[in-house]
Amino acid sequence: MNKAEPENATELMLLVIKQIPAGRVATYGQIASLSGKPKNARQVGATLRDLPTGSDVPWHRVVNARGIVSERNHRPDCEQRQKELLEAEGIVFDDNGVIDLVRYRWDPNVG
DNA sequence: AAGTTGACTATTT
DNA sequence: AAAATAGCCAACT
Repeated sequence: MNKAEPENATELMLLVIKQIPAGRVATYGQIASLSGKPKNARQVGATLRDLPTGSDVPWHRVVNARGIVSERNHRPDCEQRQKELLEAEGIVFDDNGVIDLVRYRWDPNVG
């Protein structure tokens, strides 16, 4: 029997992230909540951190609750990379590098 | 087994 | 407004 639905929250997180449409962003807490673990926002980041290069997961569409690209202590170059990918999808950053979540946050109920 | 870490978030200074 | 504190919890040492 193959599993139609993942039991692990980690895999579920990845599936949720894959649902984010281009031109939209979601927060870590949002992904965690949609994965049934509203307190595991940090785990979302940990999962993305271990994501292999070339993954089909749109990791760049995940930002923190303030609408900015989270600083990562290890791959600082990825931060810039993330902004480029988002801008390529039409996401606009203001002068402070902040995304307007009211405008760009993904609403799973709408699509 | 017990302590540390961190791509988080909300609250308080 | 910006920085520090507190709460959280899976993964790692």
